[in-house]
Amino acid sequence: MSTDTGARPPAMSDVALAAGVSHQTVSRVLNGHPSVRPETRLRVQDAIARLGYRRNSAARALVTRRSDTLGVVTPASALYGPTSTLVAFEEAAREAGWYVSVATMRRFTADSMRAAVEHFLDHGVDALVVIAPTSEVASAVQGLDVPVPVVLISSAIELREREGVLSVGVDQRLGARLATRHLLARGHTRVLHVAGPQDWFDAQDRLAGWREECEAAGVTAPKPVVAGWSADSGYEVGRKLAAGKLPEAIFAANDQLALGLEHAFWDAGVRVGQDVAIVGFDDEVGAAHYLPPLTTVRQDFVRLGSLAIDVLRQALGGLTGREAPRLVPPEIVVRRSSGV
Amino acid sequence: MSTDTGARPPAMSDVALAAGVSHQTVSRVLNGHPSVRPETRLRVQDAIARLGYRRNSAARALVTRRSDTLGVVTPASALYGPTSTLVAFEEAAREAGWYVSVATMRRFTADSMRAAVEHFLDHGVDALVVIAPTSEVASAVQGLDVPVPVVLISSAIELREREGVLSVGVDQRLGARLATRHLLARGHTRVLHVAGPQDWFDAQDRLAGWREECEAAGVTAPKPVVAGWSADSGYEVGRKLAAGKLPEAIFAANDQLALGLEHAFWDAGVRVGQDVAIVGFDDEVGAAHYLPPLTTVRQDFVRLGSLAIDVLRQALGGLTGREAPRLVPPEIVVRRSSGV
DNA sequence: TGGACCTGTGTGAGCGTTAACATCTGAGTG
DNA sequence: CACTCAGATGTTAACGCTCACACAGGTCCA
Repeated sequence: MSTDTGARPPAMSDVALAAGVSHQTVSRVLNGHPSVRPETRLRVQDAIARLGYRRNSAARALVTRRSDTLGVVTPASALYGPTSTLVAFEEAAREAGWYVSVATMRRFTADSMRAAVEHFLDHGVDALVVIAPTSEVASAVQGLDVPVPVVLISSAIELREREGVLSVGVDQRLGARLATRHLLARGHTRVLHVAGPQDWFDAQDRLAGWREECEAAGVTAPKPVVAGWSADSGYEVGRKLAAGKLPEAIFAANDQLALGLEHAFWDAGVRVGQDVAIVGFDDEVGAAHYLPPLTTVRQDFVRLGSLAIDVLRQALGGLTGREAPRLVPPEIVVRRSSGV
Repeated sequence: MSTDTGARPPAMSDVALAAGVSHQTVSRVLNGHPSVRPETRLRVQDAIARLGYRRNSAARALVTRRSDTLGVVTPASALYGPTSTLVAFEEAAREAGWYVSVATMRRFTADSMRAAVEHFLDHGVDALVVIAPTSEVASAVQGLDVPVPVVLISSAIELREREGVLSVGVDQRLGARLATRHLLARGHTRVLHVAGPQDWFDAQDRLAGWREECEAAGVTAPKPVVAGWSADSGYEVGRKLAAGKLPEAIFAANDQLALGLEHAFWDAGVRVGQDVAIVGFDDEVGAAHYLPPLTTVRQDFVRLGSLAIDVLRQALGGLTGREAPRLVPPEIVVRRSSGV
């Protein structure tokens, strides 16, 4: 030990030696154990600082089988929703003392999912978090039998129903209702919905919310147009709409679709906000500067992140029973695209 | 051992027992050691599969002091650049057999940086990757003395110069030159630059590239307008420009700025693409549907990610000498905003 | 035919931590 | 004043793996 000249980082025993106590006492100090004399504690802390000691987390994980790390599985896309969710969640996790390990997935196949999960389990994560926007995930998560809690971040209607699956999400349905309500309140009696890809939970929920609100208002919901998420897709839909009978009002499943619609209408000489009202969903960066600025629905990802952590804490505290899903309410942001 | 009924996961010794070999032989099989008889290897692999054995990575990390994990420090923003970089890098890392642990930072102070780095070192990451868009990082990274390689993902002119700092990035300067060249080639002799915040390397480099290209073409670069990154900021600049003498051509430091400019000009009745040409930077999702569709510069983040991994591999292979920075060339995407 | 040298395998000692138990001290109680 | 009991500390044994070494048996060449 005396011959080691700085080669390996100091271990607990080195601290113990320097402080004139046993390594166990050092451990107690580190873990905040109550029965350590204040004076001893001080001596140990001093030695720790002096030696620049840092606890070896591998050794710790080996014996405790915990790692203070959460595994996050998320789709490999730079799309607004998943990305914002990831960033917000990481922030919340870190604040709660967890570290986050990420696995992005190009596709949520059962295989790739299993691989990611196994990796995380190998590395002893305390829990798994799945950012689960599509129904592909449903099957992938379903087969999962893991010894740690799993939290879904997703609006996932279907999964919500299943017992034992923890989940949090933004209330997409409510958001869609707010959007639709806004248009109806402006006097439009026919609100068309340009829907997102129906294997996405968000898209399903927004469609459902729109329909609900129409029914609640006593108007018949026209047949929705199902599209993708992209502005390209919205543009294409817009062209067709402009060529035929123009709807008075459109609720687009996301801002990109709305952007594409605006583009198509512009090309066709249709004035958005006057000839047709449009509401989007997401309040993406820049939506305030679309032409015209887009009325849309904003989701609170920060709150979503901390909600996920709350649920996780509960699950790890042992309360794993069937949890009610927790939903964050979104809010509408009114701009010119829905009428002046 | 016989009394353990599934309580703890199988260990290497369990596999050894089941296969009738020593734990060391199991280890050899796992690590692909050559001198194991094929028959023995098969027997071991069979036992592994049968027991559902999975190697405990904490124990492994304890003795090897490696964890097959990379630590990524990244700004906590949903901005296009950092986000795309993160996603692309994770993908590349995973493909190369590494796992990625993430720490987002709201601000790159020396303190928060140190905390993140310490955490990663605690957890035995093999290397550190810093997505370093601002010069705040410069100081934060500077003081860093870590026992593992550090790779900067950044265009960071200044850092590039320093020896021993590994870095990769997109060639922002080239991108700016391409954008400026495009405008000059269209006959504009005065290209205004609406610059991004100058504590961002990308903004600095784009400014520098623009200036270089102007000089190379023998035109005088007008005084640049320094703004933020946001569309709001672009809008504000646009209003002022529209109120005064309108420039013929504008190179905006990113697409959001360009979007804001388009908005302001629209409000003022200035026709973008005719009265004024605009080029952006990023090719954000949706840029093809701005009004008018935006000519812009696209960055290849996928290539950036794999480049970072390449550099990392080299550094870990021991070749830590002063590395030339590696730059990914961007490309220009021409649309209507720069003239029909 | 003997030793030098490979190949395949086993043995034992850590790695740095926590958990369980053992020990020692001094204060409080009847 | 012996007796219990809580508080403070030390001792020992895992945790599951890799590494360094030992060792058996075979091959090869002098």
